[in-house]
Amino acid sequence: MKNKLTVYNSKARKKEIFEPIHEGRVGMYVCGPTVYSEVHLGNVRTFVSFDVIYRYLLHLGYKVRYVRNITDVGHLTDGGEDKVSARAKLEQLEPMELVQKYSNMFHEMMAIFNTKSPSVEPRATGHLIEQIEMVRDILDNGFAYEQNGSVYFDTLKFNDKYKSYGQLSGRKIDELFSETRDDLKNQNEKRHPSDFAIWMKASDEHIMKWNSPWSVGFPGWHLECSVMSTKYLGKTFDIHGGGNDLKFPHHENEIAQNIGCTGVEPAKYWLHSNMLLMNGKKMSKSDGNTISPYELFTGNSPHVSKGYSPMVVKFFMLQSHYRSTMDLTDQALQAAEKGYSKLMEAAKALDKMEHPGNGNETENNKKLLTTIDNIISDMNDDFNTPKALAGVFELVNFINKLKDGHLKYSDITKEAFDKLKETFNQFVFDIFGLKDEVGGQEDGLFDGMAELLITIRNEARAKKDWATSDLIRDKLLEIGVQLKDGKDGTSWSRI
RNA sequence: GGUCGGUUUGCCGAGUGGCUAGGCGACGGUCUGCAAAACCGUUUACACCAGUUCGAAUCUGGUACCGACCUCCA
Repeated sequence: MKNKLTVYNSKARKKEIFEPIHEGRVGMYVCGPTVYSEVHLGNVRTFVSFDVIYRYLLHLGYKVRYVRNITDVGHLTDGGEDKVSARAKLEQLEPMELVQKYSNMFHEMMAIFNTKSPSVEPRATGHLIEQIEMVRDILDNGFAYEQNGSVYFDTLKFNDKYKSYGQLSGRKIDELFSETRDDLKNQNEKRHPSDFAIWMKASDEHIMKWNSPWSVGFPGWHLECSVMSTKYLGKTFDIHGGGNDLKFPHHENEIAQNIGCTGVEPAKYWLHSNMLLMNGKKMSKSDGNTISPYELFTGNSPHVSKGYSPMVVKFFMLQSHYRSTMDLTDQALQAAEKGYSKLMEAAKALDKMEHPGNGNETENNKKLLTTIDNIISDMNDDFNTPKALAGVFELVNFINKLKDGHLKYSDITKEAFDKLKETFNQFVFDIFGLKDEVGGQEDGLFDGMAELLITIRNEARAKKDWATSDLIRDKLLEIGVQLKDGKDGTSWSRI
C-alpha cells in the first residue's frame, strides 16, 4: 500500500515521504555537465535517471521546474588551468566557441536518449554578477575571507556556527585533509586546508576572467550551482540531484555556501545517482576506462562486439536502480536488446488490440489489476524502475497471451483491459521515455512492399513452394526484417 | 589511512525476517511445411564464519574480497 511517493534522501540517509514545500509544485536542481569535451556514457546515465524522475513527477501531476546548469567556467585542471580554456587552446577555438560546440553535442545526445529538456538551463558565465553578489554576501556574513585578491570560504567558522560542514558526505572537519596536497594551487593562502575558493584571482595568462571587487578573476567551481539554484528555485527548494561523485566536495560546499549566504538549507531532498561501471571500475574519461555513446552506437570499441541503439542502452540503464552501480558488459547489452525488442513488439500488438466488451471478473482479471497497482507502488518507492519494469513485463505476458488466444478477452473486463493499455503506454513511453526507434521510420512505400512480399510468400506457401517461401523469409531477415507466422497470418518487424 | 557503499542463480539485475522479481541464456513442450516469433513448463541463488529467531539471503557482530569519495569527474 505504498501510495505515497518516497525518495531516498542522501542527507538523511533514509527514505522519506516526498512532500513538496509548496503543494502541487516541485523545484528540482540537477548538476549538469561541464562542457569541455564530449559527454560520456556515465553522464548520460545520471541525466537519464533524473529524466525519469522528472517525468514521473510530471506524471503524478506536479508542476515541476527542473533546472539543470551548464558549467562553462570554474572547473580547473590539476595545473590550475580552466578546463574550458585549456581545451579551447587545444582545439584552437575561443572558449565560448568550445562551450557552444560541446553544449550542442550534449543537447543532441540528450535528444537521442529521448530525455526532456529542463525548464531552465542556466550557464555559469551568464551569472557572474549574481556569483559576485553571493561572494559579497558570504563575506558580509563573516563566513569568508579575502587573501591576495582571492576569497576563501571559512569552513571552521561556518562549522562553529552551524555544526554541519561534512554532514552530507559523512566527513568530519578535523579529519579532513590531514595530509594536505601541497601541489594544490594557493594552498598556503588558506587558513584551514578544508577552506575552498569562492573567488580566485586570475594569473596574467588566465583567459577566462572578470572584474570583481577583489581582483580580476573567476568564480570558484562550487559557486555557480548555489547561485543558479537560488536564483531560479529560491533559497530553499525540493530536490537537488547529481552523481554521487559530486557529494564531496561539490555538494558539501554548495550547502555551506547557501547557508553561509541565506542562512537556510538549500534543498529538502538530496538525490544521488550511482556510477556506471565498465569492467568493474568507474567509467571515467581521465583514466581511459570509457566508451563514448557514439562508440557504443556504432560498436566501434574494443569493449563491445557490436553496436547498440540508444533506446537499447536506455532500457539497459532502466534495468538497474539509479542508486546502484551498474556494470556495462557486452553480454548484458545483448540481453537488453532482446528485452527491449520484446517490449516494443508488445507495444505494437497492444496498439492494435481492442476489447470487445463484456468481460468477466476472473482470477486473471484480479491478477492483472494487482500487477498494475504494483507497478505504481514500485515507482513510488524511490523510483524503482527495475521493479516497475519487471511489472511491465508481466503486462507484456498478458498482452501476448491475449494476442495468442491463450487468454480470452472474456476473462478480463473491458475496464481492466483499458487500464492495462493506459498503464503500459504511460510507463513505457511517458515515464521511462522509451520510444520505438524503428517504428517511426516506416513509410507507406516500405510498408506496402513488405506486405506485397508477404502476399507472394503466402501464395508460394499455399503451393508448397518452400524454396521461394524460404528465400523471401531468409533474404528479408538478412536485411533486418523478420517475418512472424502467427495464427492470424504473417506479420513483420524490423530487427 | 578516513568516510560511504557493495558481494544475489550461467549472465545482467530487483527485493525481502516465512510467500515465483524481471530480462537474457539453456533445456523440454505447444504451434509450424521447416524455422523464427509467441505461449506453457523446467532451470530457485543470495561471499564466508558466528549470533539473535520457531524461521535469516534479509537483523547483529566478525572475516575476506570489490568499488566510490577524500579539491578533475555524472
